[in-house]
Amino acid sequence: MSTRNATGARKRGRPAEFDREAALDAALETFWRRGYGNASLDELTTAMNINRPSLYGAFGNKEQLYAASVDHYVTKIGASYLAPLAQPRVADALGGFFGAMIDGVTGKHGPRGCIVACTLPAEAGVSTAAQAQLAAVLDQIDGAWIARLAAAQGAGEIAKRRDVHVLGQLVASGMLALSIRARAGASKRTLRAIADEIVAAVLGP
Amino acid sequence: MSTRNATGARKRGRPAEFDREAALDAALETFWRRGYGNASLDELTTAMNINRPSLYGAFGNKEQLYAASVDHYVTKIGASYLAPLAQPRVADALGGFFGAMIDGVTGKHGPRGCIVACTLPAEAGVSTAAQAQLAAVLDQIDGAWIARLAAAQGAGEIAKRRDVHVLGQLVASGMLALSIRARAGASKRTLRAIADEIVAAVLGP
DNA sequence: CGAATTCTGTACCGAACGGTAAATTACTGA
DNA sequence: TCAGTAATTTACCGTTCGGTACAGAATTCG
Repeated sequence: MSTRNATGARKRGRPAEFDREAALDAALETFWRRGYGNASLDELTTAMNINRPSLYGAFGNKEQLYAASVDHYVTKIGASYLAPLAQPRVADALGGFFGAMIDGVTGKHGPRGCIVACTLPAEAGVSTAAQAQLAAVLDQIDGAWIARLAAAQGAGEIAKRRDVHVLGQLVASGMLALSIRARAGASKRTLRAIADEIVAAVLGP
Repeated sequence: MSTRNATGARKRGRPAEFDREAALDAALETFWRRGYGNASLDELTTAMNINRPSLYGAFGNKEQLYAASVDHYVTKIGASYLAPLAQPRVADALGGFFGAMIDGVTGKHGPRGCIVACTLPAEAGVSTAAQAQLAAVLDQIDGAWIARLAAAQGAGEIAKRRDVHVLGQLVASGMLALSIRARAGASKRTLRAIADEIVAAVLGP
């Protein structure tokens, strides 16, 4: 077993027996499905296959673990939804985004909905940190789409008179709503139809 | 103090000292702000100004009280958002709906959102009853808008080729997304801009 | 090697949780 | 007036909660 840290320097003391990324995956899965309050430390430690003191040593406490899980979701799963933004044509970017996102929130991999839209808002009413995290995530997705739509507007794919700032927020808003609908049990077909209307609204005159 | 029940028959035994509607208002407010898991029975009984056994006698248990609170929200506050649907012109109906809804989800004292969009999805991942309730509420709002938009289509306000079923779901989806954004702290102005795009998408060609 | 360091496993802590038993009080009906 | 009924009050129950103390095990450094 390698005992080197990120910088290549040897670490002293007993090496950790768990993989931090795998543990975070399991924590994410648990919080995602059950939310913050309904996920107990017993559930979490069992899912993560970790001991309680190891969890606290590695992640701080339950609240910090939840925040880390949300962040993990954003950088891992959320980022994969944004990959289609690299498509040259904005219509393909929009279609690819919603397609990936709809597969993700209705998918076999993980619970339905998304941890941000379905569990974070509840905590945002209690914790200012959670509220800030929710705002930051929305800002990030808004920003990614605003930049992409601005480029599309520059390329003549979107009319000049349209406000790409609002349109970017509209796209991200679609994601939030579809995520909640998926949590309620909506079919891919239903979600796809709504997404198509949003895409048409963004591209349309 | 009157001691008659809904049918006018006299009730036997000691009359309740609390107003069921007022107690439900307080429970709603508590669950709304803090979500299900973060609202303890102590908080609830204090807010409702009620004793614990009275709560259980009147509402069953915490889970049922939460469900009743959500239902109370839908029939009281949600219904008020839908009042503008009676407007003769569908553009006014849409504008009035989003206007009322945006006012409702952006409280003066900190962000609010709506209890359905912000707290129910988290429980929907744990309880099938909560999931069913979430689906039922969405269905109800979808249905109201589908009917209203179908009438507008009949009146020539919306092009015949458009699918009012999907458009109704689009409007309700807008509500969900704006509610979450409000919870994150978005301004009325931001929400209004997004709502305007949705209205334009529904009315547009 | 021994000392220092860090993770693991167990066992436990006080607090808070949801929920209830039992006695009391206020009302209706005869 | 008194039995019957239902809500209130208080006090409590067992469980589960998030979090930690402590001892032992695995590693690096000198």
